[in-house]
Amino acid sequence: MTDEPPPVIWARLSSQGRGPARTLDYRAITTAAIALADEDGVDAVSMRKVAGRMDHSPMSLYRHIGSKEDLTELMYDAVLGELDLTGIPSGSWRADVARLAGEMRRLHHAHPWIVRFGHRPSLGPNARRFLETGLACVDGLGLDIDGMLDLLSTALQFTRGFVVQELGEVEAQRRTGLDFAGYQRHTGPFITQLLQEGGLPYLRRLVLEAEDLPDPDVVFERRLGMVLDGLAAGIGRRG
Amino acid sequence: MTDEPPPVIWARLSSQGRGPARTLDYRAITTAAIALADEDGVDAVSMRKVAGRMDHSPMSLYRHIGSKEDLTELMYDAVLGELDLTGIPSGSWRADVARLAGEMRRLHHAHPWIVRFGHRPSLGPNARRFLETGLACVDGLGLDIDGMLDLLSTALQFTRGFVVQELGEVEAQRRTGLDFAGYQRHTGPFITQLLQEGGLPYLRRLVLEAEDLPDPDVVFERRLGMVLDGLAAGIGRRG
DNA sequence: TCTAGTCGCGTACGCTGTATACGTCTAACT
DNA sequence: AGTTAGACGTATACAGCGTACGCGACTAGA
Repeated sequence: MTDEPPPVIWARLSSQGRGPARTLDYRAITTAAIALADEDGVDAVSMRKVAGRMDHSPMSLYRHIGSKEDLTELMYDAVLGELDLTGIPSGSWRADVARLAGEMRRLHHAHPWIVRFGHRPSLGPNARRFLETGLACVDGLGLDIDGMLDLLSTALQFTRGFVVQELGEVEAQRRTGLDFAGYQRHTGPFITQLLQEGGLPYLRRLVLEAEDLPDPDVVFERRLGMVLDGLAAGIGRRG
Repeated sequence: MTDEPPPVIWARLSSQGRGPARTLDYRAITTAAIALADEDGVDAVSMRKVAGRMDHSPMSLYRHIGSKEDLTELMYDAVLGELDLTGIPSGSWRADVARLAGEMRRLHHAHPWIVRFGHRPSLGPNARRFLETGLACVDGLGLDIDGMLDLLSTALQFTRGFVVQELGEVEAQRRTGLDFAGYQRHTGPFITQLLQEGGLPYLRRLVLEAEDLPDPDVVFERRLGMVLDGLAAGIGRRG
């Protein structure tokens, strides 16, 4: 009888046994928590508030999920289910990987809070589906499984980094309750002061020469395109 | 007299005026908080524990920093100061960007908690230094400032995404208190069960065919190399 | 019919960030 | 030189958090 840690959450989701009929289950809890996070931000997700939204007591949730950390994993996998993977693999690995990356980015915009939760490796049903579809897109190119993983992961890791930065700015605005103009008014004086002090030639060039309001979609597609170029070259060399 | 939000934290760091001599300052607080995060994990960083480590009362910290959120920003910028940027720019943009990416990755391994804090855009002194050095590395290639930013950001965004995933696994092990073998014993039965159920051909191939314990340094360098290939092609086209 | 085990919940504990009010100290002003 | 405005560190307090524990109500399997 070793003191094992509890098994992976996905193996622990119980089904109805004896006892009173359930008025609650982990799916409903997850849905409520996601709605709360979407509406009021991730910091508003507390066991008490989630329970309150379902007209239940806080402790009732613990009959269905082991901990708040489990709940975040359920939330993450649940939103992965919103990925639209229809029509892929299509036969063109490059188009498919771009689709996957775009879908991932879209998902982060729909649920900005996942950048705070998605650090953990996940084995949920939707993560599994995503992995299967993703690897199917890069199959048949003459690569072994490690090469396929390189292709897919590199594109998605770039996407993740891009989105983290993108949402960092969005969230900073949301938290301070400012729109973009207000945010600029907020940081502007400080940047002006920095530039007057000198010694920051590239910050100066950024302020003076950089495109004013670059379309983030365009920037993403452009950079993703460069990443995919590099991956394509890698296939030629290894495949 | 509009009700402005407080200015950027970096413009708010006070200097000694009248009143008793200080026994505390934001630098010392930041150092203590970083030590705490390094030793006991990011969740152990509380105002009370940071204060306790310095033999002060919790509220004394608020004379020097505005909020805990400010403290995290100070912590993030402080560790950016540990980046070793000597010898760059060296003249080879590709070597330099690879160095920057490697340094960033090294920093995340030294302070894994920064993946939880580094979402915000930062204007601290070390972030400024990093930006200046980074853009200097991609100057002189015939690119405008937006092209330079594409080059640098794409590589660093990939790095960030890579490291987030890498550390997600490390942290998952740390939290559960398991080493890699224990972690495999933890998830193994569930994965076995999934494979027996069938329908996950690529997960099966990953388990059966993928390299067992790939050296993460090698994987990182390989993928970063592909990204840099793509960026190089982009220079040829635009520069 | 009995009972083991699940259901939802009330209470309680230790922790968190931080608002507020306090006496103390000192640089700057009269 | 005397006064004072304001920064210093701190004690107290409050609302909110995750969740351990124990309760009566309920019901599927023995």
